Amino acid sequence: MNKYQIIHDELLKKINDGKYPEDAKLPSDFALMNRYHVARETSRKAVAMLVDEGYVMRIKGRGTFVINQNRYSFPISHVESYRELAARLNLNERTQLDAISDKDVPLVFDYGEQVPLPATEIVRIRYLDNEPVIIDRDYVLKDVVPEIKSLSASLSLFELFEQKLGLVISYAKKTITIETANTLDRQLMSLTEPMSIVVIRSETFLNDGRIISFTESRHRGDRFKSVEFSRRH
Amino acid sequence: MNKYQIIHDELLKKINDGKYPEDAKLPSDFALMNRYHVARETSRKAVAMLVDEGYVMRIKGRGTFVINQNRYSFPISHVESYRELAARLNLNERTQLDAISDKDVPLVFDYGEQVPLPATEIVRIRYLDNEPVIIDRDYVLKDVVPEIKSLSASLSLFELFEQKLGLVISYAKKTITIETANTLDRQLMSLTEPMSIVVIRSETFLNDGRIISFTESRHRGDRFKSVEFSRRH
DNA sequence: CAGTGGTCTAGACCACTCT
DNA sequence: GAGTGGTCTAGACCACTGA
Repeated sequence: MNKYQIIHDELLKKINDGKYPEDAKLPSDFALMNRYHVARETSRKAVAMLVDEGYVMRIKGRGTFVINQNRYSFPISHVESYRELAARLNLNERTQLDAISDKDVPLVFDYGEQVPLPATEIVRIRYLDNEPVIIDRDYVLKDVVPEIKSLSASLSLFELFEQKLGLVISYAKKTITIETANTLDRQLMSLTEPMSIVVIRSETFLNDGRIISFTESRHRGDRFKSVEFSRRH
Repeated sequence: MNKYQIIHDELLKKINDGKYPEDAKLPSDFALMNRYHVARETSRKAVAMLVDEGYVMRIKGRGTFVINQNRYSFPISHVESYRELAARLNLNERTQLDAISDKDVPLVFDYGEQVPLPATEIVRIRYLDNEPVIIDRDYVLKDVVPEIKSLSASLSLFELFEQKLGLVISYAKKTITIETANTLDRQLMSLTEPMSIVVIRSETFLNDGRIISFTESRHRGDRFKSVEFSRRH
């Protein structure tokens, strides 16, 4: 584990535990240097991560302060799996595996070449508080992962990629649009009335630049909420 | 201007101009050190910004590479004004100032205290290609900006804050939900049918920690698209 | 093996804030 | 003036990649 990562994690834990509550002042660069016996740039890197993540803000001449925290909703801007999300929010969550089959990546994903991309399609329905609210369709490219067993698909795909296969996920590109619920949506989510669906389509990339999967995540519009933290550029 | 900012801007310009096209390799840390006569950490900081912004990816032992770029849609995760967006996308854009008046911040914004917050309400309608697609309601706190003249409100609020008033915007917190178009939406956007509206509510903070404004931005659901770049944490 | 990015050090000078 | 964060330097060692 890197030094700056350790410092970051310890500070973040204290923020989440309320030891640094809202508006509290974090230790200064020099205080962190002494406490952890590191160079100043190392302690600054740890704090810079917290700034990036929206936990604290730094004010020149004054100090580093904890930002008012209520980021309890579905985050769009992070690559985060459903299981990680549910664990973080302490929600009663359940995932039902609907189907696994071989299927090319659909053309709604606007990947460059117009050649069919062989993939494994995994359809899952996500329940929060026993209500079906999300339909996930993952297309895992056969090029990268030739076969997926049914057992592991009921767990997290990210867990499979990272822990079992040793692949490292680097980033994703997501597109968010609004669509009207189609017949399949209504059926899978038990909808009786017309409903807007928030559609999040993403391509996930490995750290060597290869695409590993395309994902379509369809959220009930009336259950969807996202909270974002954004910095001024 | 900082050295790392200069290097960042020059690299970004070359990416946007196509001098570093997709998958192209950027100069290495050491090449940038020599070209700009800076220390390695300085050149690395410039590239780190490009990584943060999703323009490039770094692979250990290989190099730094330009990522496939098609981020041409409405960005949620940046604090970016409508004018900046339209300019970047080269869209035919027009803004119509609907009203300026004194009004407390509505309670839909979930700010802590339940005391009324006096503000200036600015209602603007945004046209893209001569079609009304966005309704913006800004509530600028009287505490920070006591008075807003009608003239400046037809321009960008951010321009007013930063250039005329010398205020520095630091970050924003945005909430995204889906609602059904209300009567006022239908009227202002000339909608005849029921329509989903993407509602983005944000609080904008200054670099001294004060809130300067609350904003509600209502987008036609069928014209809304957002492309996000997200890193794995 | 040389080249690359990742981490880390021990300094330095500056601008800003608060007392 | 003391304390803080912002920038910058000139090194160092490491892990990984590709020829």
